[in-house]
Amino acid sequence: MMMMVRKSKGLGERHQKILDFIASYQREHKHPPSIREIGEYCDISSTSVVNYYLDQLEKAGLLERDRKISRGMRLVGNTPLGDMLRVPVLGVIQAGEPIPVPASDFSLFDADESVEVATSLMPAKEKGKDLFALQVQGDSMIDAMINDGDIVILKPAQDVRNGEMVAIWLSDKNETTLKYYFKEKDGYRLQPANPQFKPIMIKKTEPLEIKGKVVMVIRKVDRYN
Amino acid sequence: MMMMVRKSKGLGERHQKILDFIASYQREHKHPPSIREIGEYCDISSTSVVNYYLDQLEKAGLLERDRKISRGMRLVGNTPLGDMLRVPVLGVIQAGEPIPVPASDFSLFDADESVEVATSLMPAKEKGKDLFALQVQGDSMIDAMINDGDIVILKPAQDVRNGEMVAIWLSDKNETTLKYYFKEKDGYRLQPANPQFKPIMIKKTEPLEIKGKVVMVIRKVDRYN
DNA sequence: ATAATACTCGAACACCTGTTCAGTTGTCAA
DNA sequence: TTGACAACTGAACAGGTGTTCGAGTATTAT
Repeated sequence: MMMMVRKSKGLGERHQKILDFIASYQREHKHPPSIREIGEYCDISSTSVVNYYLDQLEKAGLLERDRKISRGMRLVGNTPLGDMLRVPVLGVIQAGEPIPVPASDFSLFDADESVEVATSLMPAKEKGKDLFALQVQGDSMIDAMINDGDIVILKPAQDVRNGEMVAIWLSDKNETTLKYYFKEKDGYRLQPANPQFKPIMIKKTEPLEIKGKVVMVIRKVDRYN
Repeated sequence: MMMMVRKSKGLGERHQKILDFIASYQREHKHPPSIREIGEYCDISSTSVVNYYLDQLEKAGLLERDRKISRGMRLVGNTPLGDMLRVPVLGVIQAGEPIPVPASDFSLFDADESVEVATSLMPAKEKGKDLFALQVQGDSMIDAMINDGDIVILKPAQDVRNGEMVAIWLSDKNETTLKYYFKEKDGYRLQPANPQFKPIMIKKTEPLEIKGKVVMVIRKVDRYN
């Protein structure tokens, strides 16, 4: 007797496993898997069952299919297609407002917008999935060489080291800012990216919330004003 | 034994046509064409001949093939795979040096380096193939909000309109600079991106070479030096 | 219990596709 | 000319692949 688990709403475990497999297979082989390969990995003995699930995923809008064409399927939505990384834009960053940071279980499914970045542009191995992006609003980040409208890609701050650019919320000044971070013996030195600006010294006693680490800045230059 | 190699010259017209077809087919269908589809488009009546050319393209390193797998081919090198655009980095841009501009027949095959940009990030319809990129060296572009190490993506200048950011070579000042361009009645006004800097006025008589139009700026934030 | 629904199986089928092979043609060198 | 070789043809073949169908099994609602 087999134990079969049914879940009538949303995606089941099996749907997710198939989705994950397609994504990882695509990354490794540069092309989608066949129905039989999916079945083998997901312990589905019949091709018709895989087809059954694929149909559901297609109806759910998570998959596109070119029927009749071998391996003619592709993920939609959060696809890290090829060597691209889809980074969710969680909101805006501006002087007078706190920075929106990702919830612990955040997924990019419900992000309003997202930017796609080639992994080849990513410094180091920041290719983790926990990256998020914010759009800069206002001219308050000019000392960080960041303009109105720029998109900053951030990584949740954990181990911030000296010399890294971080997004900081200074609660007493009610200000959000991007600065290079240096820990010194009596506090922190926040160094603007533009050397024409002076660094800000923060005493150890003052509040300082590091929200994220800046990984990349993208500026679409369109028109002045 | 003398073995004369005939026709050792690179790609023939047919190779190029096949390459182009694969690229356009991939863009349209989201998956590579089959051998027979290539043959049909390129007026090759036999699948074996397509296979014949595909082998050559593979040997030339322009194509990767997963034999035995249906449509298991992918372009390498300048691939606009998926929604990515490969932009060649032609050199560096710095204050004391002229800007390297693409030759009329420039191809990205011989570019030392290149950056990949998602087309979804491209403003307007600058998705033309004539884009090129330069790496900024030095701090001389600080008034344009561009830092040392930044990558600027440019489009060859043809129809520069007011308010667009352009790369300019001021031959009398022996200086390269990036400014917003405004044509005025007695000359040109070059406006820095950073409003804290004053605009530069250029008389009509002074030499002014517009080398390109800035489309995008990418900054990989690593460490503060 | 009964029916309805969700899920699974295995097999057969027809098509698509890459491969292979025996020949043909045209060009160029010796 | 002769030989070598690249370009090309047409056909056949073998395997991969999506599809379909009939049947069976589990879960839930009534």
